[in-house]
Amino acid sequence: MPERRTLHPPHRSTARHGAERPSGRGLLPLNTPQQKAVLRALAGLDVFASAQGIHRHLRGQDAPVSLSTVYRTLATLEHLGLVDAVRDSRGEKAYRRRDTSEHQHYLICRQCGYSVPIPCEEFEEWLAATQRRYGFVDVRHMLTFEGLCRGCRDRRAAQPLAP
Amino acid sequence: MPERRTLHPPHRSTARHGAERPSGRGLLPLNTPQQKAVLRALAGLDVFASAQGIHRHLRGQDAPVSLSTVYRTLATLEHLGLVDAVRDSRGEKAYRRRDTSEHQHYLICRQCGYSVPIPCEEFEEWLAATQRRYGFVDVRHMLTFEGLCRGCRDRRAAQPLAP
DNA sequence: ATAACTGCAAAGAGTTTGCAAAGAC
DNA sequence: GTCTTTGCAAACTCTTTGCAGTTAT
Repeated sequence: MPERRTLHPPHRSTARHGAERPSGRGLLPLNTPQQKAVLRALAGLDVFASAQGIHRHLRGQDAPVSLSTVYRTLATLEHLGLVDAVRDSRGEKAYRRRDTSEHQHYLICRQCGYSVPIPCEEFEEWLAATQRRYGFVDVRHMLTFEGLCRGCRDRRAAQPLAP
Repeated sequence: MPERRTLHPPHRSTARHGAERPSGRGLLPLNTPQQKAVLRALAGLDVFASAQGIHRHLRGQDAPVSLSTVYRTLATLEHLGLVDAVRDSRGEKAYRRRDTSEHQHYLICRQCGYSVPIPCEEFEEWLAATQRRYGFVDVRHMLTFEGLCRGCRDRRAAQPLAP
């Protein structure tokens, strides 16, 4: 009954983050035109964007990049810890550039995608205490918030009955 | 750039299910052999199981149930609030029976699926304060923890280098 | 009979992969 | 010339849907 669903391929991918990073060059440069296009799409964007979305976006621009390249680049970025990834409610993975080298959480606007990183010390403390209390170890967590940012809330208030 | 990824199809499909729940009877009985099989698979199980997993499980038992029926039943259960659903890191949806009528969070073992509901008042308070602070409204959150339960931790300690 | 439910097979959506062609050093 | 990256198409996985046959009332 314990219902073993296929184990994630041993997470080596995400796990190795910092790890052996600093070695002169690994998979790094990340400087092909396509990779740069993806980086550019993400840069300075306070928005979680999906691979498909970035692909569509770039297609509309000067620089179309193949979908697989977008996926591959995002995977690399995630492994390097340069972006944060979440799963939205539809199961699509969405990415956003990461500024700090620390673990981060965000408040995300479900209307426009705007996101703001939030300080979580308090939360992390609570979490540490909790996992200790239940005898769990090596706990990874995911925390996502979806709401309406001030802008979208006001906009919505403006046009009352619009769908 | 705001990158609008497809809004969830207004859930009408799924929506047709419960909607006006409390009315004497809606779609409820939930008493066909197949539905009962799914309920039975979930009952008393402190484990998050996926649709595919439940389907596999039932196939191994007396009562094979078609995959679509499992999906449909789980969707109904979710709408009725009788199960909680999470997305695992692979993007698969996993379900677990819900005991309370309240919003719940769980500590989930990534090895065996065992889960324990955790009291979150403290967390919810922090959350309320935070969303207020950033001017967000109507915030829904998702919080998942994946770790190793005591049992799996011990088991792992026992066979040191096993993959 | 009528309304609801099941199973199957086909269709969707997101993501991954094999491979040959193109590009970088 | 060798190693890496790209793009395309095919393959996969999870999930949803159309439809005809079945079941229960």
